[in-house]
Amino acid sequence: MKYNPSEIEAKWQKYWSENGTFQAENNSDLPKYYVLDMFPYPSGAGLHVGHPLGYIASDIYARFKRHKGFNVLHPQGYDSFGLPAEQYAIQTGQHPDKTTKENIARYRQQLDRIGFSFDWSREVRTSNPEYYKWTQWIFIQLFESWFDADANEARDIKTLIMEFEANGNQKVNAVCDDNIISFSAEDWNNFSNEDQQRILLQYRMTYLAETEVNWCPGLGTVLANDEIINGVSERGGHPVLRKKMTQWSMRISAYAERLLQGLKDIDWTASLKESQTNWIGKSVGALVTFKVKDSELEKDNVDYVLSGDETNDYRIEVFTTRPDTIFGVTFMTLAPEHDLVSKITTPEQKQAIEAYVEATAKRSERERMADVKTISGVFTGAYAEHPFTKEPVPVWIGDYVLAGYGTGAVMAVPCGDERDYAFANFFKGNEGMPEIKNIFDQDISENAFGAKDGFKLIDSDFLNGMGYKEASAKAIEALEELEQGKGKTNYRLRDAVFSRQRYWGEPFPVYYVNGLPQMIDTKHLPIRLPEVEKYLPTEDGQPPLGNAPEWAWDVVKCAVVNTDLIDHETVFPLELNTMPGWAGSSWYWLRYMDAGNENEFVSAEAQNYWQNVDLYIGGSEHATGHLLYSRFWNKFLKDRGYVNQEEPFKKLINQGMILGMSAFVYKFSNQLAGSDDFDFSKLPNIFISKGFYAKLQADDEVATRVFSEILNSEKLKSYPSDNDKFNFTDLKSFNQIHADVNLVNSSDELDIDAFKNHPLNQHYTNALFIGESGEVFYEDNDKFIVSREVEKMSKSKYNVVTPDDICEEYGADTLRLYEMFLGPLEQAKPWNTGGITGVFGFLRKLWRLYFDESGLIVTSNPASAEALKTLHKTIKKVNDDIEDFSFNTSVSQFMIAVNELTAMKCHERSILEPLAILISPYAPHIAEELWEKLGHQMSISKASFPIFNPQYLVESNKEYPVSFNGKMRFTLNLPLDLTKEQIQEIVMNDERTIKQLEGRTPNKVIIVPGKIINLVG
RNA sequence: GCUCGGAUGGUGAAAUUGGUAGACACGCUGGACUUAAAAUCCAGUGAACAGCAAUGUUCGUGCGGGUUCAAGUCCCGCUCUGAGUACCA
Repeated sequence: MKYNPSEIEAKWQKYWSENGTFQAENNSDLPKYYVLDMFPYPSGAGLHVGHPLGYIASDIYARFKRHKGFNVLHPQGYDSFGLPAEQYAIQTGQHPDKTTKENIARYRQQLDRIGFSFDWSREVRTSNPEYYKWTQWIFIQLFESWFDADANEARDIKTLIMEFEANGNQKVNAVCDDNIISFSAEDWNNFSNEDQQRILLQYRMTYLAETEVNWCPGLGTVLANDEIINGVSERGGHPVLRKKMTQWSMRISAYAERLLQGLKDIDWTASLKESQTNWIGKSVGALVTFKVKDSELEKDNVDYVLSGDETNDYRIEVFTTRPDTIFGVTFMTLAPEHDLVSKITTPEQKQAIEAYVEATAKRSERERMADVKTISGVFTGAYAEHPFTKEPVPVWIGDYVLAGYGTGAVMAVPCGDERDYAFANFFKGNEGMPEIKNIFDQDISENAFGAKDGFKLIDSDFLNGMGYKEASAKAIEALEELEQGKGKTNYRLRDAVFSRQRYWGEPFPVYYVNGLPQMIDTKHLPIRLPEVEKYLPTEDGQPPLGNAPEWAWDVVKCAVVNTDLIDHETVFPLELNTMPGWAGSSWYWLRYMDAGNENEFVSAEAQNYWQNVDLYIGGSEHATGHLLYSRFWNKFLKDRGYVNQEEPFKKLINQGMILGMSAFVYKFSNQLAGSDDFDFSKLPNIFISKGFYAKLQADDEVATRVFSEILNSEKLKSYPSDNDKFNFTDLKSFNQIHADVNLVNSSDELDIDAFKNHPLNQHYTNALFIGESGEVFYEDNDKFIVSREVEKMSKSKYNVVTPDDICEEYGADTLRLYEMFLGPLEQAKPWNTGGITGVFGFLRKLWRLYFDESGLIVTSNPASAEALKTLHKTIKKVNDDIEDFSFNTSVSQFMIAVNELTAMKCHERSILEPLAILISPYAPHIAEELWEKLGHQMSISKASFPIFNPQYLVESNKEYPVSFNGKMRFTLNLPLDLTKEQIQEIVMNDERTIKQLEGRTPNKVIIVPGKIINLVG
């Protein structure tokens, strides 16, 4: 019987599917284990071999845990809202839902073929109304909550309303908008309903506010910070501008500290934790208030109620991490967008300031980032007053100060900060730029002194002689006494914009009455995405949902109705934005626990049993997006009592990217090799191989000779013969162009005929090819070698290898083993199909332990000690490797075991049965087949993992390496129970030792029993 | 710039506690089978030098130092490289 992967794989995939083999139980006495993959966005390109890497690893782990007696939840689904389907809709008019469903069907087919043990009965799709119903529901819960900073948790908004009704907001310590007015209980009760709603909106966990957003004109939408890479959009690479818009935001900043602290309790990689720590960006320091001097400027604009400031003087609040340097303040800088800029600027400076503010606003994020080195700013003409010395401090604006961080204003201490130092030196001698104050006992003539230790403060009044820590505490204390400052911890983490001006996303369950958002009652969910004719923004710049005819809320009928019926009495406009891509993925692991539940997003029982994800495998690119938002929502849901775990993902592993091995040929560049005397465009396309290209670059003679041959050849007779004008020195102009990797064999040889006939290469039919030898035109006995380069796997680079091709040729088990065998899971590595024959050969060798040509050859004879040793060595190694996620080394161990057992001619059931179980997480199809043929009725996936018995590995002897001065010279087989003295005696009398020593006596003899012998001297 | 990884044969890699560097594969070379090729099987394969050979000697884990009987592994100082992040006060 021969190993026939295509037959047995199809058989077992069918069996698993029909028998629901991998369906997890929600009521089980077994311990639970939850293994999750980051669910894919179903793109039109389908899967390439890089995509299943993490799925294979998690599948091995899930199957291993089942063998170990766990009730394993290993689900899969689709993150099916997203931009590409919408872009395709814009281009072709095809509904994104249709595109998405087609792509999913393809994905499912590809995934099924690899033999994953997914519980498909729990599949989720974020774009399904049955799913996004609950995304909308969570949004409403966020709206109905506020963050109590004292309790450090989110609470029902009703508790806040009760507090307002009883005591106003004086005692409320909430994470909320800035500039909240202060009111009493009486004030609150006298406010109109609308005013009350407006105030509450400033407290809600999700709130509507005019914020400065990242506007991407190319995509026609706003983007979150994590969707922007190097100042351009992550998708499409379009420029991003700053713009003020009214948007929904998520108050993730409220959870900054808990998101930071929670990292301590989860088993994630250091680099991932590092990314999140940096993204959260905690800094401890102080808020310091500077009064603006002579502020007898216009004060008419001040809104009394809103400012809550009876004195009416302008104050600039700054955040600093170095309150100890307060006496070094030389000037102040405000962000150009700062509210006070227009108010404090003197008439003389007005024009310059306005010009600068306008110029900054026009610059895109990218431009601003591109010239970080350019220093710019303008003096406002105003002065603030130093809190202690009362001396005037000039106030500048400059775009190195970011409006979005801290208070958007800094106290500049050039002696201790590089940027302030550079700014001060740049504007040295200008009006409003005093001499740098140095308050360190250090030299600052060249650079600022930025360190927090190694100095003593001078010229700092009551702080003199102190260091950073002591002086900071003293300074804060003194500022508090003056009521001009306090200790403050700041976070870089900004609230996340939650609105997108897109069609293909979750609609908000929100309608507007007098411009104020109202939640639709949860019993009417889901609010389904309406049909539109065009997926583009409307002509007046509204999001695509502005095109929907049926998109108004009738509060009487409690139904979505036609927009023509909007009367602002019973029918109101619905929100036109949709939710961002991360909405649906921020809670999906909870839905898998109870995917079919129509009454709750997850039942308490299901959540209680499954708790949270034990093992999560996915890409590191989600470090500051999905993984942070998911933790945020999970914490929020916990605060509101819907889940009982603080963290969603206990252990997380990032699989490395599988890269493509692009193949290149060198194509003669007819355009580049321009010559007035010879028309190169008359030549056919000429391709040369890697080796010949190298020769050509090195030697002019070669070029001359070969190209004369070309020009004089029979094949070119039809070309005009102005050969004498040919300038051979131009012949080195070649472009590297991609060749399809599927046309290249494992020795990097290009299949010329296939290349000529490639559907994309039809214009190369008459091309000339020059192979390695370079002596002649391409002939059958010559080789055409391509050059290789590692690049990201992508269609446009013709380097995509699909799992389907591999399964077709070798089978899924080979694919699974080979992907694991490539190297450590977390490491990025190039794909090279060449090596796959090794694991394929291994599986056939494994098969031959069980079968010969005529059938099963397994015996019930007792196993030899040797075979038992091999088996138990393998049990131990594979068990430990899986637990350490070192899958590559256990594949090696399988090979070693099979090689050894083959050499022993071992066909004993007592060895081969456990061996089949060991290998079944990796190569489940062949394992099932072997198991069945061994006479078992039940799927091997339910079999217990073999138990390691160390007794079989006990050795009586050890092959000792004997070293002289640390260099191994020979080995010596000795019993392990010898004492050091006995070993020494044997070693010293060994003739090889005597020969090595040449009569010398060693100074020292190191003997580590069971390890090594080393003679020194 | 800062942060975190990485660097081992022709290639992917292994060496989990400091203890025989290169397991396991790919590739390559030679051989068997075959009319031939493919497939399969067997043997060899870090480099240099010496030897007909068995074998021996030296070098060898990015570079330079150090600790140790012993370093791919630990310490100090660099180089290159990948990823993330970027005026965060």
